Amino acid sequence: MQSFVGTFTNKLDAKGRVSIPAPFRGALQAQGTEGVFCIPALGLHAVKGFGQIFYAETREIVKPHHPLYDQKHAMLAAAVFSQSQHLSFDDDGRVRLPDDLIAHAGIKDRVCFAGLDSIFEMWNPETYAPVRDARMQQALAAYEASGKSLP
Amino acid sequence: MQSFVGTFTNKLDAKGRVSIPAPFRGALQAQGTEGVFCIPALGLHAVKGFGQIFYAETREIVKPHHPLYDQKHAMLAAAVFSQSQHLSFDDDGRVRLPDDLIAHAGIKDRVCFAGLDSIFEMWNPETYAPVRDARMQQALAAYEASGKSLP
DNA sequence: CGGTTTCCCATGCTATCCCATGATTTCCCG
DNA sequence: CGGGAAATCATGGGATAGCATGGGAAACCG
Repeated sequence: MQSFVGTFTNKLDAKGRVSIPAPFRGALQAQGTEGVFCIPALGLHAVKGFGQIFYAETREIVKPHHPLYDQKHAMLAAAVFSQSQHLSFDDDGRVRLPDDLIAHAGIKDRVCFAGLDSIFEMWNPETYAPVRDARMQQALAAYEASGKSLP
Repeated sequence: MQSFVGTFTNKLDAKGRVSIPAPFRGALQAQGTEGVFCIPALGLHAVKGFGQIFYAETREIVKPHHPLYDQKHAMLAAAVFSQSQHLSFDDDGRVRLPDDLIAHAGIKDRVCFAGLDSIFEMWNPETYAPVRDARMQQALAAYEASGKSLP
């Protein structure tokens, strides 16, 4: 299983460590990813996490542009690769969540992991609750509007 | 991990030395590169850094052209190889950043390293901030136009 | 011989490794 | 089917190693 499924909430300890849920860790390993890539979510107080597969897809987008002679390369690559951070696991499957990501997501002592198939999100559970409800509302509305089926 | 991911800011000391961020050093080593190659960025007040992999790719581009009888050889090779500098690490993972590169990037006392997968950039942090913001703006639009979205 | 550069050591901070614990689940065998 | 053993997992804390940084002494070069 290379995808991220389910929702889990783990503790952030005094050293800024958090256990990546075992299923997600398994998915990352299945992708051939050492550790995990994290990036602040645009326009959301959340952190997005992903592995080798999404990384490789992004690399394909950037690849046609020459790193030295095409400004588009830097533009496309900077948005993903320089904003991302590569975190590695300790022997117990934890990562040290960098302070800037903790701050961006407004995380205090607990981290909520939400699997979204190809990537996952990390939230402060309190911040996430209303967001999750709103997303479900939207999905429901779309379902009703399209004659009881989601596209 | 042979790629450059993340953003790091280190100090340039009085002797013109700067620590290459440990993850980048690891990537260079994984590429089999002794030290690091640096070249002033075209049209940007920045320095681009890279290792063996990008070096080899560039060599492949130049290869079809004969060194003596094809003018393109000199043009391509000059643009990359003659402009580049090979810097080696001291025992603590630092390099002496040559004065012309420091001047080109307008670096004062701090160096910001931005990973772009196959290469990385070195900036004066103050110069980089607005550039980074502009790139994020443009990239957001570009990724949306391509149907792919940022994570 | 001045100005570099290169090597080496010292330091404080942080991340990493390692071990221990308890709770839960899975597994195996009677 | 049941019950105990073993494995998995999240969590905590102490010890160790790595990293960025500063500075001094030896080697190098014009």
